[in-house]
Amino acid sequence: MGHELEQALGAVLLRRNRTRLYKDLLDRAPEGVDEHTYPVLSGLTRLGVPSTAAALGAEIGTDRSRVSRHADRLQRAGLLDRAADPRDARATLLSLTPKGAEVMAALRRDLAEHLETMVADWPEGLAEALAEGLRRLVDASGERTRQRDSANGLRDSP
Amino acid sequence: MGHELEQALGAVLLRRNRTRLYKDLLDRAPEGVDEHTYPVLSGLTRLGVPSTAAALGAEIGTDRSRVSRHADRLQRAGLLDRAADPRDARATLLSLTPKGAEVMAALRRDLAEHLETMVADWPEGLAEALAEGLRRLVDASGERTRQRDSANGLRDSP
DNA sequence: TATTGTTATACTCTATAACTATA
DNA sequence: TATAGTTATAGAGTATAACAATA
Repeated sequence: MGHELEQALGAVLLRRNRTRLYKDLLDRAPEGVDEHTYPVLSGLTRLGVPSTAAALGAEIGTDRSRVSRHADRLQRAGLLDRAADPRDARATLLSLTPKGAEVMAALRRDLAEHLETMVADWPEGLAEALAEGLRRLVDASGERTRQRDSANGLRDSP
Repeated sequence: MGHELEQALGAVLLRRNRTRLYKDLLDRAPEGVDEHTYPVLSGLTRLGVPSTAAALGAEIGTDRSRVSRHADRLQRAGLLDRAADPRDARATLLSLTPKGAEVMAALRRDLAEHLETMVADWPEGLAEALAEGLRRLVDASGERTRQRDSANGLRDSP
C-alpha cells in the first residue's frame, strides 16, 4: 500500500500535475496574483484576522521577508492592506481589502466547482474518502514536524 | 463536496505541507538531488528507458533547457549518464547510472515506508481510496489538458 | 526548413543579513 | 537585548532566444 500511495502522491505533487490543477485557475486570476502571492492571499483568508508578516509566514511556511515582498505586490494590486498594530507599534497588520476577499472567494469557488464537476461521476463515497485521506496526511505530517521542532526547541519557522 | 476537496487539496499543495511531506526525504538525499533535480531522476525512472531531454521534459512538465541544466548537476554527481543516440546524431540520451537507480530506489522505498507507517492505523480501505482518488484527479486533469492542447494544435510542451 | 542539445542573456525569486523602530 | 517589518545584497533558478549540428 505504501508503494501505491507513494506513486499516487508523487504524481499529484509533480510540478506538471500541480501546475495543471491550478493553472487554469491562476491564469484567470487578476494582476498581482500568481503561484507566489496566492499563498499569502489564501493564508490571510484562512487566518481570518489581520495578521503580522511573521504570523502569516508561519502559517504558509515562509519567512517574513518573503511575505513582506509579496504583500507589496498584492498591496499595489489593491488586494491587501497594511495597518499599524495598535497593540504593538513595531508590528504591521496585513489584511485583505474587500476586493482581495472577493478575488479569493471567486478563486476558491471556481476551484470548488471545477473539482465538483471532476468527481461528479466517481463511485459513491470516493471523493469524501479522498478529502478525508488528504486531511489526515497533512495533519500527520504537521504533527510529526511539530514534535521534531519542539524536541529541537524550535518554533514553526526557525 | 467540491468545497471540502478544494480545502483538502489546497492544504496538500500548499508549499508548507508539500515541503514537509518531502523534506525529510530530500534532506537525506545525496548531493545533486534536491527539489529541482528530483523530478528529472524520478521521470527517468518512470520512463524506464534512456530518453532525450525533450522527451523527459514533456514527461515532467518542463522544457529541454531546464532538463539539460539539471542533467548537468546529476551527471556531475554521478547519478546520470549521457550517451549519443545511435538513431539520431542530434539527440543525446539521458539515463540513470547504477548509482542513480540505486538512489532513486532508496528514496522511493523510504517514502513508501513512511507513508505505510502513516496510514497504518487508518480505517479499513481509506488509504486505498486516497490513492485511487489521487490517481483519478491526475488522470482527469491530464485528460482535460490534452484535450485543450490538441484543440489548440499544441503538443505537451508548447 | 525543422529539430536536436546546449548555452548566453536578462529577469525573478530567494535567503541572508543588515537596517530602523519599538518593546 | 530582543523583536517587529523592511530592504539591500548576492546567489540560484528560470524563460527566452540564440547557437551549431544534424535531419
